Amino acid sequence: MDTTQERTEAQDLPYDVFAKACPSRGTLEHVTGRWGALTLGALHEGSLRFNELRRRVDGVSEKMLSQTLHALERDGLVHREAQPTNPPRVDYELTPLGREIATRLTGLIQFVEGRMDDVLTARERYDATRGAR
Amino acid sequence: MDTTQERTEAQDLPYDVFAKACPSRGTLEHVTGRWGALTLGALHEGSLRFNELRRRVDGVSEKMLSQTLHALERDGLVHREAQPTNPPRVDYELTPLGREIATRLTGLIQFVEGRMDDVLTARERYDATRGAR
DNA sequence: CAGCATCCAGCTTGATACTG
DNA sequence: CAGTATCAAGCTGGATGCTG
Repeated sequence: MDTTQERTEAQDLPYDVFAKACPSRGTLEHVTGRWGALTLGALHEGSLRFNELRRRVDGVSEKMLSQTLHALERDGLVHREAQPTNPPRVDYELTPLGREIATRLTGLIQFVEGRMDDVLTARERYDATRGAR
Repeated sequence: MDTTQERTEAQDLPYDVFAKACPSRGTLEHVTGRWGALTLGALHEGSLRFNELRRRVDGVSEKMLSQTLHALERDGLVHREAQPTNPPRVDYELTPLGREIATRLTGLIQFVEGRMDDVLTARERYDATRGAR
């Protein structure tokens, strides 16, 4: 697939998100994607059932939540605990790895939330200068 | 702009990404989105010109890079420095706020890269169990 | 309750062509 | 070099209906 040899020294680093074909880019997207980030953030506060999660992550559809959960479970970040009762009860919780990632992620999220005033101010200035034309 | 008074004690944090309408969700997506995250990561190492950035972020199209840079500049995370020379030269660099965000982001990226073996192992196990059916 | 299957509107994206 | 404009295609994601 790669016919060029320009990347001969990139092998020192096993994974590099900047490389198009690196699997870490996919995982990073699962983690940081719109619903992935919010799902991990929600589960960081404690385990939740499917519909609890759905309510917590405002705006997510059943389909997207299901899809997101599968991706995160497959990557080993979320554990799915199903009880064969009736009605069924399924709890989702973070794995140790998922918890570490979620910790960093929520740190980022809270930081961004805390600086939103700056962001909004910057936007106004930008729009006043260029957007207005 | 806020005429209600229910916010007086409702919160410690004025912005909440979990709320669908919160502007922080949009900014978080600019930051963590596929191209936003990689662009911030690339600029975290130093200022770059447009085409340098394009080469660094493997796979980004001209259009997407342009669009991403506009969003990040508007949010006050990236500064655009244009010199009216011929040929033109434009440098992009992080603002102080952008630098703080990029630091957290690259921390997350590097952590994920460092744990990719675990992720890949988890995937194999998942696929062997469920994906194979 | 906890999902999966299907359909399809529309937004995102990439390719291409053009400008300053 | 550093972009903008345009257009087609494809993927994302929402709505709906159904199962265990």
